[in-house]
Amino acid sequence: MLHLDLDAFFAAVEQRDKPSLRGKPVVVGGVGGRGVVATASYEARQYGVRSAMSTREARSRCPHAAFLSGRFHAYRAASDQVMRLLRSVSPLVEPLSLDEAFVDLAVADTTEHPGLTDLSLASVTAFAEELRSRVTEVTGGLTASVGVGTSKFIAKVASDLDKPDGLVVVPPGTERDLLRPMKASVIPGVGPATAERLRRVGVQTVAELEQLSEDELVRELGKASGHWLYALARADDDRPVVSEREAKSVSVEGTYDHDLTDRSLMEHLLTRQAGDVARRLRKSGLSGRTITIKVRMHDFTTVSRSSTLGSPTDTAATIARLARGLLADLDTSGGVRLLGVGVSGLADWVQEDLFGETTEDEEELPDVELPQSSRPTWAPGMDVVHAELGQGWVWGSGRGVVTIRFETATSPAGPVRSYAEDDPALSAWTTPSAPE
DNA sequence: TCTGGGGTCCTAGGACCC
DNA sequence: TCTGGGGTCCTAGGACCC
Repeated sequence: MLHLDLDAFFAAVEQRDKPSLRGKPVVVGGVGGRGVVATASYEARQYGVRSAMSTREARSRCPHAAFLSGRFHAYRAASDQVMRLLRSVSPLVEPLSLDEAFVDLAVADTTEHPGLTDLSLASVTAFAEELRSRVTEVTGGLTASVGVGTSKFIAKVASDLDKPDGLVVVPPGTERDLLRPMKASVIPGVGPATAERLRRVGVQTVAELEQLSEDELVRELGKASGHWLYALARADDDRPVVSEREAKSVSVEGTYDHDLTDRSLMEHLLTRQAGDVARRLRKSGLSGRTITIKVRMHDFTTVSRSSTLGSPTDTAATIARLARGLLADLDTSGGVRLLGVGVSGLADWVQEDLFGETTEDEEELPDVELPQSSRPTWAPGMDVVHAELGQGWVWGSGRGVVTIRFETATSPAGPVRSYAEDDPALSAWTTPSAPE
């Protein structure tokens, strides 16, 4: 089994496409007030910038880095090149994300790759080095780290051992010796919560994990995790490479720079998200029966509400109507930082229109009436607005929301209001004053 | 003025059916 | 007036992964 991982993928694509960024710290991720880092280049990692860190913290650790919001079409294109290369090696390729995949070398195409007729250490090592240079060729300069072993688990652990731009082949029979000194969290599925539970029963390494019986692990962690950890601690992993996976859910969510309090704005945003979900469902020829909304409150507590239809839908108006209905049952008076809509229970077919109704039109989504009070004046692309209360700055824009702080001479930190980007109130503008 | 987005899988309780 | 067990579906929340 081979595992390939592209190094600092998003940041590396940016450095490839923009020579001025080469050798410099690059951070790709959310650039808004509540953004997090998706990928940091190795130059940025020297300053302690890490994936999943808030962009705010990344900026304070490495203020001179280039902060980029990401160009997903470029990442997709580079990923496709790599996946195509991998599929030319073996029919069994399982992408885990844009930048990672497993390849089953046991069923490799040996007419095209005669080096793989035997899977000796020497021939696998030679092949993997060749593959790594081919990846760099086809992507125009990206590097990959590769691991090879007798299972998915070992291949993945191996690819991590010599990053970036490295190769590790684990000889058969040495797997358990390799794992024993490692932290239990090398096992996929052992995150912070499970690691803490293990620590409380005196387990920090795989060697210590091996000492627990299967019954103890099941008692401590539940059925699925218990059996899974017992096996993986012994490098017992026979998961096959699955090249085609069916989607189980489609969802859209957004975190807003400023907490939302206006219910009709929330309904408007859910309606818009429902439209995005419906579009993606249709594009994939899918429909689903269960509509779920996700709401993260100001204090980060997260709730979900769902509702299941008798037959699947891919219609924006239906998804939107259910989503708004689910929101109606929630108390959002403390403010909402995230809203999301998802559809699950997917079928690869769409309900015929049994009742002879015409299919609802995407263009005719029933929008929600927005509040009339405190309408500001604003022009697309402008930073400064006049508002009825005085002057204000557009200080947050994205995901369909414009957030404005209204300032007056007597209250320099005036009230904040959020509007849907397409609220007609925002386009009926008057003359803006000159920006500061 | 900490804490993304798009997913998957698991658990647990309750409804309901046989 | 008391009381099975198994199976499936639905809902909500949480852990985890990249």
